[in-house]
Amino acid sequence: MTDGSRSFYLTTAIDYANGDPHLGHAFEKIGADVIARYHRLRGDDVHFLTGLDEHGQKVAQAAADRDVSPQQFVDEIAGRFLAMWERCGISYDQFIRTTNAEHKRGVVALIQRIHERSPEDFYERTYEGWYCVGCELFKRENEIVDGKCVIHPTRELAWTQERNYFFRLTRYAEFLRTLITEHAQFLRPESRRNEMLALLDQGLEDISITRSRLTWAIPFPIASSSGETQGTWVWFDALPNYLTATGYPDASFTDRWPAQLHIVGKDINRLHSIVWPAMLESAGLPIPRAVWVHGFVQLGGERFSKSAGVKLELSEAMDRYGVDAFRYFLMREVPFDGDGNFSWERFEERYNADLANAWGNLASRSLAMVEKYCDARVPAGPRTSLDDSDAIDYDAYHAAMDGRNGYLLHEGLKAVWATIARGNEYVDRQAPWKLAKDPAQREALDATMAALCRHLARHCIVLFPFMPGKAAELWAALGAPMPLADQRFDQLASLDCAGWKVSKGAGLFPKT
RNA sequence: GGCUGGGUAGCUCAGCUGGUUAGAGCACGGCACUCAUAAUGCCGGGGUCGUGGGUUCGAGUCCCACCCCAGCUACCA
Repeated sequence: MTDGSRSFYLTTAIDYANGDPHLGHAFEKIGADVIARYHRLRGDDVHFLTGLDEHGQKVAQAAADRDVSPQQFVDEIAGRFLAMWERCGISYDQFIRTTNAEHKRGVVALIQRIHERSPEDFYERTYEGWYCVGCELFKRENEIVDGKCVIHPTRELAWTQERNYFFRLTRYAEFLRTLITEHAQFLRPESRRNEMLALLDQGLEDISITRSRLTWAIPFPIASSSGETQGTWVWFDALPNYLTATGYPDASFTDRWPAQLHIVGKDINRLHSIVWPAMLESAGLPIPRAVWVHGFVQLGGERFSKSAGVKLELSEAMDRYGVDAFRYFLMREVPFDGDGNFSWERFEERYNADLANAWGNLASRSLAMVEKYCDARVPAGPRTSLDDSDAIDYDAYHAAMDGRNGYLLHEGLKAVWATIARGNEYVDRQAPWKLAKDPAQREALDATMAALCRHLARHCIVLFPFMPGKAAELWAALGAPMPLADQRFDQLASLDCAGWKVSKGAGLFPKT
């Protein structure tokens, strides 16, 4: 709530286009969307990037299995991701696909820039090992049982040599240690930072960055000694999307770069806090300001797996109680700095207790009384104890949401629900239905109803990032004359609903 | 195997540098109220704080051992 038009460029991981969007993808995108919307309400100039990672052997294989071209295949997948994010209310500003021409151009430019600025960072080396034709991958020892690949036990492994380009990651060990230790906000939560420091203690290895058999990829732009053109391996193909999305190498890329925040899952922490900063440093480009590592949503206590049938149809899940309830549940139930679990039992508990009974009913009873006792017109009234106590909880809300202590979105919601509980207590203590019976109490009645309407109007604003649909619904029911999305947090304290014409309408969260 | 974090009410969790009768939300029981989506408010039952030792006037909170769970231990992304 400080500097007004600060630019805030945030990204999610780009999802791998070998299957449909699932709960894990949705969790991350919804979390990022909440942060993006939160920053818009602060008045920041937000640019929210998400997208799809469309290259690689698995995609090519999946396309071949369905007898379509890789491009056709990823086009279909991209359509399904876009439709899903539409459904989830993900307010991205840009959707990048690694098969876009602009992305490929940017990747080539980045590689060439490193080649020119840090020529010793790319070098060729021959790698040899057991190669599984089924997987089209070199297998590590722990993946080999009885001399066969565990995934393709009927095929023989071939001892194969391959000459690839490598990136001299080892050169950046001290740079990375300094980055991670001296900039406490760069990598969080702390547990994830410690893991990466442990990795650095253990010592880095250079990483291979090309593959000879990889055809569905960006051709690596530097010629190999054998004259063969190899495919660019995932690190240099996918990670640069955050940079290429800004238009890099066009000079205007600095308008947006460096990113303020990369939101990634714990499985790709290493790529974002070790490999990616080293690549940028090698290229002499600015490093992103922060990486936030979230955990996973489990389903009924297990990780989803197609084979075990542990999965959740996202659109069915949203059909059941609506998108906003779905977003609320995920953000409230799963701590954004750790793992959590999705179960319908918990969902129903929270839907009833938090949404229908606590918030929905508070709105319902308040609006009904404004209609009944105030002729549907919000009266004017002075600041009350309810306004005062809200202010304290909203300090906690911002502390959880604005990144100063990380992105503890679940705690942001917890703080808002503390105000909601207090709202219901306030109604019972004031008992407007009693005040309404005594004309001498008119002023007290008006003050109570005015306070409750301000209280609800504030909920619309602070909950808009989480439940944009329901927040707008209540905002409309309160009769607010201006658009909800134009509201700013710094106006919260002075928000006054006097004169608004309320219309109760249907309940926000009907009981089923 | 190594490293890190954790095991506290039926469920999900909070308990900072050790100190009065161990807390919250949900679920459960009783009472009140009637504005409201049979919603809300108030009160209450419920825990040998993973196990066994130890330090201390005093330990959920420190030390040791053990058991269990999760994460990390780099080229699928």
